[in-house]
Amino acid sequence: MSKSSQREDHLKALYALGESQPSSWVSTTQMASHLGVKPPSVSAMVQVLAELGWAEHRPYHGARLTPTGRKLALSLVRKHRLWETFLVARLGFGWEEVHDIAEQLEHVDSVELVKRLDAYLGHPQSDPHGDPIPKADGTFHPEGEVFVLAELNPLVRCEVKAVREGSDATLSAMSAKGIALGSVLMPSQIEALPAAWLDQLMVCKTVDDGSAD
Amino acid sequence: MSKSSQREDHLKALYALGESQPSSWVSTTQMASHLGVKPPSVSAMVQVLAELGWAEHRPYHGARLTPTGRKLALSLVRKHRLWETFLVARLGFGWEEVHDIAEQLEHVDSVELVKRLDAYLGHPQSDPHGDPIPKADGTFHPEGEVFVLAELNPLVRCEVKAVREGSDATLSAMSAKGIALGSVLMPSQIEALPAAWLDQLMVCKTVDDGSAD
DNA sequence: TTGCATTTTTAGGCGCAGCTAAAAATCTTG
DNA sequence: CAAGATTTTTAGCTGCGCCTAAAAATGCAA
Repeated sequence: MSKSSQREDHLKALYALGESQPSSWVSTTQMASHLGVKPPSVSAMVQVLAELGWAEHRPYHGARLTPTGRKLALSLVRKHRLWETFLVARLGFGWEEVHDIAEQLEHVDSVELVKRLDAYLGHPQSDPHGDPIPKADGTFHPEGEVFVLAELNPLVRCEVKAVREGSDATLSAMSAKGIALGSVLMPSQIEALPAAWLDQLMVCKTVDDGSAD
Repeated sequence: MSKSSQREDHLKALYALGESQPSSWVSTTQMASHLGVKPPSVSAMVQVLAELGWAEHRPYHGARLTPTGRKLALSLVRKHRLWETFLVARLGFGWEEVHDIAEQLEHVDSVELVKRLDAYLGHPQSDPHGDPIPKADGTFHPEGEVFVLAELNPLVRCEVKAVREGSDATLSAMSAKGIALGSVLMPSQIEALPAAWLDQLMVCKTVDDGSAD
C-alpha cells in the first residue's frame, strides 16, 4: 500500500483541490501552496504519483486523480476525520486543536485499526467540523448532509453534528444550555437560541432517532 | 523536541539495551541488530544523538544515554505503552497485535494528546503486557508491581492490570463477570474464579484505593 | 609483545524529497 | 501573429538515513 507519508500528502492535496473546483485539472502551483512546498517539488512528486497509477499528469496543464488514486485519497480523508472525531468526542479536544494531530495520526498504517476505531466511535457519518466521513468503500453516507443551522429552512428536528469557529466561551455557553455533539434540537428549542449560534451550529435533519452510540 | 522518528528509534534502542544489561555502555552492533540496520548506520546516528546531548559516545567502546536522553526515551516508552493500553482496553485488540501499531502511534508529536490519552485511560500504571508505564516526569509508580494472579500468595485485594493470552471468548466471559482492566478483586471473588484465569490475569496489590482520576 | 582476528568507524554511494536557478512551454496582449 | 509575461518543468544541489567496502582501533593469543 502506502510507502511514504509525503506521497499521501500530495494525494490528499490533489483530492482536496480537485473536488473543490469543478474542472478536474489541478495545477502544480496550487498544490504547492496548499502543501507549503515549492512548485518543482510538486512537479516531481506528481510524476511519481503518475508512475504509481494514482494520478494522471498532463505536462504544463495539471494533474488529476485516477479512480485508484481517488480511492486511496478517500481512505486518507476517512482516517483523518475518524481521528478528528476521536480526539474531540473521546479525548475532549476543541475543534481547532485537532487538525494537526489528526494529520499525523492519519498516516498510521493499519486497516484493522481504522475498522476498530470506526466501530468504537459508533460509525460516525461526519467529523466535528461537519465534514462527511467517507465509508470504507470510498462512498459517502447518503443521508448525512450537514447544514449550517441558520439555513435550516423549515425548522425541523435535527441533530448537532459540529460547531464552527467556536471560542471556548461560546462552547461553554452552549454546553451550559445542554448543546453538544449529538444533541437533538427541536424546532421550539432552535427558536430560542442566540442568533449568533445559528451560524455556528452544524446540524443534520433527523427524521427518526435511535442512532445512539 | 523530537525531529525525526529514526532518532527516536535509536534512542529507544539505547534505552532498552542499556536498562537490560547492568554495565552501561551499549555497543553499536547490539543496537544495529536490535533496530534491524547495519552498524555503520548506528555509528552515524549515535554521533547525532551525542551532538544533541541525548547520548554520550566513547568511540570504539559504545554509547550511553545522558539524563536528558533517558528522559526522552522514557517519554517514548510512556507513549508506546499508553497507546498499547488504548488499543487493547478500548479498541479490543489482542495483546500480540498491538506492538507494531503502537510503534507508529508513539511517534505522533503532541504533549497534549498524551496527557489526555493518559487521563482517558484512567492513568494506567502498566500496559496490557504487564510492563510499567513511566509517569510524565519519567519516574515509575512505586507500587505498580504486577503479578500473575495465580502467584498472589496471601489472597489480598488487588486490581486487574492486564490479561495475558486471552482469546476473544475468554475476554467476553471475563467481562461478563465484571472483570476488566482496572477492576478491583477481593479475596472472596478470586476464590470463585475459574482456575484457568488465574494464570491469565495480571494484577497488582492495592493497599488502599482512591487513586481514581 | 607482536601479530592476527574482530569490532567499529570512516569513506564514498544511493534514494528520497525538498530547494534554487535556468530552460521550456503556455498564455496574453499589442 | 509575434513578443513579452507567466507558469511549469528540468537541471543540478542539499540533507537525511541507509548501504557496502575500506581503514582504524581494540583485544586476544602465541
